[in-house]
Amino acid sequence: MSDFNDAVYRNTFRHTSSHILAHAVKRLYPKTRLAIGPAIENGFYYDFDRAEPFAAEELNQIEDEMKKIVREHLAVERFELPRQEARKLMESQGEPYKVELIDDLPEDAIISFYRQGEFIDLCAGPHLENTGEIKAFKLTQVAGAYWRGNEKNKMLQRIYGTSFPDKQQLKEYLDQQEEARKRDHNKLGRELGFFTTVDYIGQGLPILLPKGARVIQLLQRFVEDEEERRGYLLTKTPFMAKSDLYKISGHWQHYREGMFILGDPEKADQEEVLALRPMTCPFQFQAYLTKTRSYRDLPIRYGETSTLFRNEASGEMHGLIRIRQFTISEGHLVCTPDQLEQEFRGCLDLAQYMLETLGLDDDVSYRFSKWDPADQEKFIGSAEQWDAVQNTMQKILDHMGLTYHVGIGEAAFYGPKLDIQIKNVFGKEDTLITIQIDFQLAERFEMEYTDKDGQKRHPYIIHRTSIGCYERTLALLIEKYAGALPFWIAPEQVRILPISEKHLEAASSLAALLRSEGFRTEIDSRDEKVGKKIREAQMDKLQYMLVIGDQEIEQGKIAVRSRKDGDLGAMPVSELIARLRQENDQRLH
RNA sequence: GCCUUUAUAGCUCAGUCGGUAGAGCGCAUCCAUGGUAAGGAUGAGGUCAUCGGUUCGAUUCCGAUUAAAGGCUCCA
Repeated sequence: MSDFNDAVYRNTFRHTSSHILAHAVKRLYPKTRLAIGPAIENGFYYDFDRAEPFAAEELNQIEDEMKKIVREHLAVERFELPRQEARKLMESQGEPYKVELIDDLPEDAIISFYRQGEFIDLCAGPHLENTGEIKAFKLTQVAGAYWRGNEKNKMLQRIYGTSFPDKQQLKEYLDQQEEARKRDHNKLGRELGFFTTVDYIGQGLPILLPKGARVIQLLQRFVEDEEERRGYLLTKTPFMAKSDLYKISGHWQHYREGMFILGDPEKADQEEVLALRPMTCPFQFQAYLTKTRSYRDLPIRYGETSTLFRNEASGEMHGLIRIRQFTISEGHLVCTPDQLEQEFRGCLDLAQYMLETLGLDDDVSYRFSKWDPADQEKFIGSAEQWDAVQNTMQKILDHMGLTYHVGIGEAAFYGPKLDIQIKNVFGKEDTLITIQIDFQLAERFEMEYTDKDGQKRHPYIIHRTSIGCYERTLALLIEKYAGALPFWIAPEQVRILPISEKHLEAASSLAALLRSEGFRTEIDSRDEKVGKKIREAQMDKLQYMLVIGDQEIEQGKIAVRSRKDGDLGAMPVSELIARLRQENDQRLH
């Protein structure tokens, strides 16, 4: 039962670790109040309420105190109390958060405590039997966290840590985290010159540098071409609209905080109020509304490479993952109820094809995002409507045999979603791709088609993206490939390294030839030793390095070195081009 | 938006217990040299994020602002 690979044992281990943390904090700072302290995926945390922030040095002191508690080999004992006595115990210890937890427990709940030495904590358990079992641990960071995860509540201080049965495993974990940091797109993407930020431009507004912009252009061409093959019609719609549009769509009522508004909404009767678009839907719908539609016209698939603006709260921006202006492969499919399943499948097939092509297909999970009936603020439509469309979507997902988990309250305000989730290099999950079924906006915008029986009906609308937003996708690609992007999408595919300055001319004509063949080629023209040039090309994560000197010029060949296969020796230029061409065509990584 | 931390040269970072700054890498020039992980010399580059306060004097201390990192909340 003490197998650390076993999730139950591991969580018990980490949970006991968090009690040791709380115990140490109470010994050092008795006035600190305790909130909660669970095990999490890679460790544990404990939330504390204390007037002063925990400084870095204090973290070291707490760790030292924890070591003492471990060395004391304290037995961890469970006991239960009736509600009133439990309250009294926690009140006597000055723990108002624990009292609140007890009050919120269901009437028939067993109220249990765990005691180690002089420390007692309200806790459902389970726990290890002795503090001495926690052989290796480390406190990793301090962060703020709202009591009970609600932003209206007090901000507590959360101390994160991790623990292992031995020092070796702890070291391996910390080393692994260190490696992950090296892949972090927010670090590597800046180092490699994909993007940068400027403080006087503002948060969440990255500058895509030539390399980043090139990758996004390549992705965009790929997406637009593939969508054209699949029957999509391209639109180009405005970046902003009058508030009137958003009032029809519901964004004005349900998404206003997320929008950049131009003009003063208070004076809407006197002056124009515009807003930058947070989504493309209401714009693209106008294309549908240009004429009357027959059931014979459906399905209609609209696609657009669409730049969106969302006024994210200031603390939410992160690298290229969460930004205020981004460009997404957006699209809306208008269809009859009969066509819904097939069109939905088509969207998923396209998304999966994209993921496969980028090599991200193994890293994703699927989430069926439903509404939260309790949240009237966020969603439009009746319970009956939601139930009906969620059932429809569930049937489609089940027909497809897709494995998914359910996210309550994660739906868009107008309908349920299938979200394709991906984890970044640190294990944090974000939505990469989303496919949504909308049963409400067609009615709001009076979108109709004439059915076989001559009746006007509202169509279903699928809101979907095929590759997600390009900035986020770029970020995930950088992390997935540690900056060494697959050849077909690499911003610099080939670098030519002349042995000395007198070979620059030969290098230039080779570069011109390769560029005319469509390969993204650069020359390292510095007067440096070739060993150094190769080293730097490797640091820049290049796939192909070509060395050119007297030998090559004499033999009419070129020395080729690839990231994947190492030194390939000298080959004729025609052979090199054939090789590069072949690799370029292998989009499926 | 909230909590914590941070901001010195293009990059990574020192430093001044308050007297306006330095290293390595990079860059430029010169010398040397063509061959697979760092040849040598010289030089240019900084309103020490911005604004304000304290002070004879602030890059340093204090405050505000802006931006960055990690969380929380929220979301593609």
